[in-house]
Amino acid sequence: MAAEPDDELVETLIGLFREIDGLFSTASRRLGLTPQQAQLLCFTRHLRPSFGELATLLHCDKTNVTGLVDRLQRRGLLTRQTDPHDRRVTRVHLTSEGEALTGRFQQAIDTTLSSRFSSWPTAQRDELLHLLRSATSALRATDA
Amino acid sequence: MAAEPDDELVETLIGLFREIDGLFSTASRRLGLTPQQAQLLCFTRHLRPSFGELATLLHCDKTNVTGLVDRLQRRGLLTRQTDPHDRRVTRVHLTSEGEALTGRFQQAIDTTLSSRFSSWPTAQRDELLHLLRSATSALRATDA
DNA sequence: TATTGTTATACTCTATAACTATA
DNA sequence: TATAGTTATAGAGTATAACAATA
Repeated sequence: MAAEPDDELVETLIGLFREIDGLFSTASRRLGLTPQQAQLLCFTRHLRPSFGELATLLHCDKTNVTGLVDRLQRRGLLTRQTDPHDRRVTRVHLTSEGEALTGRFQQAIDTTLSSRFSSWPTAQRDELLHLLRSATSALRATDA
Repeated sequence: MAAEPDDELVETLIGLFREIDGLFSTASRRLGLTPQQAQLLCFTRHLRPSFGELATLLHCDKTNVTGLVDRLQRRGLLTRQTDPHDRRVTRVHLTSEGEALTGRFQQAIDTTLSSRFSSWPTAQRDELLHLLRSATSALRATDA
């Protein structure tokens, strides 16, 4: 019945996950987006990802990406462009409208986070940032 | 064009979120569960939550909980029980089969995390755990 | 032949509105 | 009157399998 050494870490990560999930859900809903749509837009902001790359980034099947892009394109937030180097691949570009909306989403998240951590001293925020970076790359290790 | 002080923190949190999301997706899929089902089961393991409590925990509408519970109950993983103190509320109990499956899910997550963090010295893990706890409660603050 | 994106299909998740039973 | 859960509905997310175009 004794707890494994990392049990607490697991539960804490799950709790953190749920909080961030709630954060993303409300922020996207306010902009008329689903969380998945908002995240696709974020990944497309400083990249011109292919459908396959988006599927990898979003941890979903490539067939989903078609539908996600369809709905965002229908709203004029992004466009499809065939890659000239390999005409099989299609790349996604944000329109200026999509760029603006994505910016508003990221700003909303940023503002909320800033207010949540406003009472934290700078040293502690830096410490958290450093550990989160390390933890994220540790998790990314091998996608077993 | 200058970055806000917390921009890096935001991006790092998003990255962490995506990694945990991928972790949960693959772990649940291997057990024939959706991530939402797996998380509902986890919340029910050491609680006997009502439908409203589950909706709050899962950050979703209460109408979703009905469907989620329906499908899990159909598979014999949990049961509904009317609360004797207030016959309007229904509480969810795991069956022994549901308990076992939930244990397998949590074990899978735990194992993966342990292997990902195996190279971390104990002191660093403790530091991470401590900061994650603080960060989670900071995020939970007011659900603006 | 292999890969990229698409379509068809089936199921799950999601929120809104209207409803029933209980308090 | 208010609250807990349900139902009906409509739309979105999800994976599998079969397909077209390109490499």
